[in-house]
Amino acid sequence: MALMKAVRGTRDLLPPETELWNRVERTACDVFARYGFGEIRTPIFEDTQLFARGVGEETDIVSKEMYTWEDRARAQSEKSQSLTLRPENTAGVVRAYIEHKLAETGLLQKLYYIGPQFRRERPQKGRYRQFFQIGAEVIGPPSAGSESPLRDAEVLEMLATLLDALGIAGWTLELNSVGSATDRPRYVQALREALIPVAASLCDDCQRRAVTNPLRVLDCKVPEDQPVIETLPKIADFLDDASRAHFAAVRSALDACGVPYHVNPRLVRGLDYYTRTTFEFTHGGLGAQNALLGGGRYDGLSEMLGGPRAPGIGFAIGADRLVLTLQAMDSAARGDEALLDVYVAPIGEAQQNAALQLARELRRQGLRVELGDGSFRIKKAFEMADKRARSIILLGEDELQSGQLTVKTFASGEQTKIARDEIGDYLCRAMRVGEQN
RNA sequence: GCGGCUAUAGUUCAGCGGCAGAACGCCGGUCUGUGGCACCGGAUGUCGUGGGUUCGAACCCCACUAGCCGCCCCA
Repeated sequence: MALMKAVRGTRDLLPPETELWNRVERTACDVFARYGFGEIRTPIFEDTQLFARGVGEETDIVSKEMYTWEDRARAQSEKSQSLTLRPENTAGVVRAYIEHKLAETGLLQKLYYIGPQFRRERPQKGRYRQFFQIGAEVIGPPSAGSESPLRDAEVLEMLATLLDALGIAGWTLELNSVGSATDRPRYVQALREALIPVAASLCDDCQRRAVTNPLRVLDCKVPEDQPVIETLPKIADFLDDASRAHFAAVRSALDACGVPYHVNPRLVRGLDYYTRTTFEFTHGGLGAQNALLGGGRYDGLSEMLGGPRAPGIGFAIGADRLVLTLQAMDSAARGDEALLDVYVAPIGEAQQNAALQLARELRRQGLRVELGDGSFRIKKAFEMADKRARSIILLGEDELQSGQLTVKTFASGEQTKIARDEIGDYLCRAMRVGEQN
């Protein structure tokens, strides 16, 4: 049988990389908790219709990037059902909001999630077929303040706080408003018309986009095209009064709390449900996948899914990209953290049980302990210990008889004998001092 | 889904038609209760997979698979 491998676009995450993942997730949970968010866990697959209606039938995600299968009927009374691995989590959260009648609480719901999502795209760096998102949604009845621009600003401020807490330096917040559900189609139509007379002067890609997806012309990076693009209609001119006021209020709130942002009139998100505020936090060094996270407001999504009016705003962080960015920045910084506190080395198999017992006591004191093997020769025990831990306890025949254990700290090379009963306290102290250096 | 580049030891890579290599890592020894440093020795492997050309293929050709870069799209 051929060697089994993780399927295309999926991968294993192993130590020590998983340590970084844990740090990212822990930091996110801590920050979210300070803003009153609670965790939600929705199923990894849903009825296909949820995504078709929520994300948009015509989007690339739904039309060609979903893992969809027919879950066949197993009994006469059962109907087969089209199921899909979730390509994003907002639709699932809103479905749960409706299903559990959370609107009836009258409260603003602040929910965050962490988990895998699935899209059948061509894999690249920072783009996988199973990828991980950390996201959050603020959603509720208008009477709870869910429509307020203050919610938008608070979410953006929280994200700035999170990226800073993780030590991501040099992020940029790109901000725009795509207007109401009726503003955007009007704009797309105007854009399409404005492109007709000028398309011929644009690059090949843009000539194609002008027809298939005029909004993407705005993303064009070809320098020669920029003067023409500048002359195209701006979405800002198509916002109704309410959307215009909302956007102004978001900006003013961000100004007031000192979160820097860049208004990018070309930032137009691809999912159908977005209204008004849209945003993206970007970072260089990710190549073509420069977006660390993206999100926006979705005032009509609940109703699109058959629920009550429940405006909301949310975001999804590409955890894979966040980790890549941290790895690129951190590469030299880590190393010692992976080391355990102490390696307990029984010398001779007769000492093994005593060693396990000692390791158990030390671990109960909170020390990180690796246990050797009595069959190892002394030299080998030291070599193993030096690779895995910051110190070694030698547990040989002499030590067992005298009750005085040999302890050596690698960083200093210092070696002493310590009474067995005091060894835990001694190590706790020694490791704390070591950490400060 | 489309285009380009790539695939050789555990890892990073050299070799580009004539014996499968280096560095690091790994194992052993110098050193029988002492790691790191040094020195000595050892094992690495379907050269991504399958086919073709050739006296002879890691090397040239084709297909497939996977990774990377870009397009589409998106976190």
